[in-house]
Amino acid sequence: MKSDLVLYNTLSRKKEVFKPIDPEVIGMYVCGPTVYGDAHLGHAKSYVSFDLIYRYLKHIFPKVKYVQNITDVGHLTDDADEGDDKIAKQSRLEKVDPMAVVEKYMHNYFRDMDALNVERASIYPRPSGHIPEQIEIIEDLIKKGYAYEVNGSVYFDVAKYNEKHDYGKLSGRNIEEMMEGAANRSLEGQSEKRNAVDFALWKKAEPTHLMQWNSPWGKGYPGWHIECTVMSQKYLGDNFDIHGGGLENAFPHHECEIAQAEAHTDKAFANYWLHNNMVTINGQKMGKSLGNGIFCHELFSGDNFQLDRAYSPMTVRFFILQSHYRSTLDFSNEALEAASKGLDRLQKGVLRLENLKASNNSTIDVKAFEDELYQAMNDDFNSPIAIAKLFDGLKWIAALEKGDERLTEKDLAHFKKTYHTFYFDILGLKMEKNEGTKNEVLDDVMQLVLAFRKAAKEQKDYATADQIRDKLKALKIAVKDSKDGAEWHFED
RNA sequence: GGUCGCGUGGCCGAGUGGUUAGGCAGAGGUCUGCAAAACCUUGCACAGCGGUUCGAAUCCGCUCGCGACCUCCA
Repeated sequence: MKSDLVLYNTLSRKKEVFKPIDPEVIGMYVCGPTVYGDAHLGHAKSYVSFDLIYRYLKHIFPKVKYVQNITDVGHLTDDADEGDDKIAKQSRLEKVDPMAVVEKYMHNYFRDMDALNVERASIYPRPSGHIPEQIEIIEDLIKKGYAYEVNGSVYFDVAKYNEKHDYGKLSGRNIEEMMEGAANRSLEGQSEKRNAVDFALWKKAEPTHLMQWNSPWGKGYPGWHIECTVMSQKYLGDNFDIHGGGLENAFPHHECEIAQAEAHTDKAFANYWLHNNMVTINGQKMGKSLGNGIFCHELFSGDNFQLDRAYSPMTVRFFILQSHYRSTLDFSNEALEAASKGLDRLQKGVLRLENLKASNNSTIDVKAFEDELYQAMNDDFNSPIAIAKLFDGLKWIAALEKGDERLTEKDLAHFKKTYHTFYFDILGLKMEKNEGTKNEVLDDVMQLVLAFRKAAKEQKDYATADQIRDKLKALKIAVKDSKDGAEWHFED
């Protein structure tokens, strides 16, 4: 059951049965963030998605080595600020060293990911710490004739590579068409390159460039594809299981990674390529130029003009997991609100599980329930289906409480374990009761207040009882009556 | 312009050649002094137009709409 994992491989554009190189240790590399700004909703979707994948792989296989880079070497901005890289630009803006920019936003990234209950990867390598390794591979590529130096910069010779390999196999591109297209398009650009489709392995640095290193070709800095090739192979080997990243990076970034790696080793690079889709906001794409970006910390605080209120990290995580990682996810307050309420109900169900009593026979097929959950996850990590199954199970929890359904002690334990495994371990959800400021003294005081209210109710003094409840509500404390007496909790 | 993907009910979002996705909201009900919660029941769908088929929302074509990538470059 657990071994029939099927995943969608961008390389083949099909779902394939996952066959690990070594079932004892799975290797996975995922392109991480460039840390020049805070993590936004798009990062949240991406890294929650790969966290789900990581958690499920860890659940199935003995060990998973998960490597995620933290890009700290500047790369050019996408806003037509030619020649200025993102980190350097932010560095000038903040008037601090580039590495201070990196340090600050890297910590913010971890802070936000921790809040989302994203588990830490095994290794977070940084390109700036792997300059010698990058230079080494570039030298090897030059030696093998796949790269050439011009004027202090080094470029990858795509046409040469394509003679014996298939450039474009990941993104479904055809090199001839690309060369034609390039010829018809920009006449300007890098005249240093032999061919428009070639890409930089090493760039000569202007004296004003903030980040630069010595190399056999003079002062410069690495191209933006080589870091991932180098670091994935260094920590996972020449050939490894899974490489993940955002769909928008499939071309050219991932395509170039493959070219560099396979030219260097003449072996297959990653066996499976997984790409997650993006976030839209009210049906529109999220983008700096549109001014509709939302940072994670803004979601958690509600401090953004597009947000009606704050949404807890678990609400955001649950919202993301309710759609498939390969689908686009449309953000709206309505959708977040729905996720918040749904998660609340599911969470209460998981808590209610604890009070169920065993019977001497079972009327529910727990094994079938468990199998359905595994089937969902085995089908390319289909968390929306798994979540739907957990909601279906809620009906049983209610029926078990009423005695309309029964479970033996053994089956009940199995049922609980199944819920816990999927809810906590695989989906990575955690209880998020707003109890941060609850403490024993306050609880004692509340018991006192509730005792007075109970006395008022017994004397049918509902005006007083309701007043107590209303005043407490104003203090963000909700009181709920039930058969077993009154309960209280903080409101969001 | 080129390559690729998507378009599901009020909202979000799975899935499939013929059978209930699920959540939220809505409607009705149980419970309750009231409220809340919980539980039960329930309405609403597959962008448009053609084609293949006994049968398509699911396959094919076209149209419209949306998105990613196509330049040095996370």
